[in-house]
Amino acid sequence: MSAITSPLVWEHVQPAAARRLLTGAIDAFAERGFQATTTRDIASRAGMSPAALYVHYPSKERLLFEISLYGHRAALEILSEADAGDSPADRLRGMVSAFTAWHAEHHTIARVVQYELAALSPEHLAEVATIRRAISAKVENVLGDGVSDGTFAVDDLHGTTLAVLSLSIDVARWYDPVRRAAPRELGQLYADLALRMVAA
Amino acid sequence: MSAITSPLVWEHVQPAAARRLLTGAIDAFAERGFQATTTRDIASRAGMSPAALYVHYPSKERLLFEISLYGHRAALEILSEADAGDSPADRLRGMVSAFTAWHAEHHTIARVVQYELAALSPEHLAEVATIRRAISAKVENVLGDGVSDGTFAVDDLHGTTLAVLSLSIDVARWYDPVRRAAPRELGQLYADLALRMVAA
DNA sequence: CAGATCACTAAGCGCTTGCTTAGCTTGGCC
DNA sequence: GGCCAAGCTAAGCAAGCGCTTAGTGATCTG
Repeated sequence: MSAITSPLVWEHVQPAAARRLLTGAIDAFAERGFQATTTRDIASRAGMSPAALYVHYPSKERLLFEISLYGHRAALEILSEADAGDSPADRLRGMVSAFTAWHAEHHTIARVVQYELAALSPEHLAEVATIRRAISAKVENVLGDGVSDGTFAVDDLHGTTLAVLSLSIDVARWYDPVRRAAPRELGQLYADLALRMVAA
Repeated sequence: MSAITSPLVWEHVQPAAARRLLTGAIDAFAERGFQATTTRDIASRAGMSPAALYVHYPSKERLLFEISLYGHRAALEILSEADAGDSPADRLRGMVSAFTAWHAEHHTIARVVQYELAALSPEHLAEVATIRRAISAKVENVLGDGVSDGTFAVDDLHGTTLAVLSLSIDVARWYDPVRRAAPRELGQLYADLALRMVAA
């Protein structure tokens, strides 16, 4: 049922047992949600007894936070790397394409990032919220630049920013790797749609 | 914290106690999610003891199903009523506008409809899924009609349908009645964006 | 090679969960 | 006035929850 999260991306998490717990938790949280996932389920996915989880993480919520924080940082990084090009149009195309493809490719992590915020503690939520604001700001800046140089025509800058983000984010909700197109092609389609949304 | 769901829309649910349980459950599910909501919480929102819930509903899941089914039917109805006008452009504008405004106005029910599908039993999920397919089909038909008469230029019909739906659906995730614009204005903005996405 | 440390398990604690049971009150009806 | 169904509550049950404790074996360190 679940596409097991590739452990390759998580090599910085040491020791290996902690990494197995983390990737197991990602799959479980994405599949059933944080609240419906038991520590026994996470531990058994990592091939351990329930108590072993607490050797590496102080609580189930902390495991969620670690995943959410890493996921948010990865998403922001993807967006920043894609923010390259001479024109606002090129930059927007690159950003929407990369951000959408990331939500498809890593739809398990993305689901945790986008839909499990309410399960975070207030302090952890605040930390993650600053990254979310940076993500929105990145998109809003490109749109603003495009409006300034006349290539984009946008009435409601903040509202349109939200709409562009929605396009990519909602991919995490419905994406099914078995049935749907390749992440890259989806990214290109969505980049095209986003450009048409704002083009002058 | 929660905007209490208007009981006016639910007058067909009898007796009043059953209605109070239903609207209480909507607010609770929207706020914390189905799994994190306890039957004690729902009952206390309705001003009753936990056991009273089972006089009116056989299980917590059944309460969710009733909400989800009614919500899906309402969403489809909104979309069908808005599917009026001479041109595909007018029809799409009306549908996206109404569908978006509904997700903002009724963002509590919409959250349950869009994000709690996994908590439904297989049989109940199947029943709700047929309505979801009808909703997608409605949008895909308008886009198809627009392509046929040359007013729309759409490469990937199915992918673009998903994107148009994502725009409206994702509103339920972020919409905050205190901070954001009126549902109607949001609907008009999004209808405009959707049209630009597909216009020839 | 003793002692400490790390990674782990078996067992289980206190608590909460969805739901049940037994019994009470109320209002309508013959 | 006796009866009954509808709608409710107090109490509680079995199961499962997050997390802790006590102890074990392997590995590293002086």
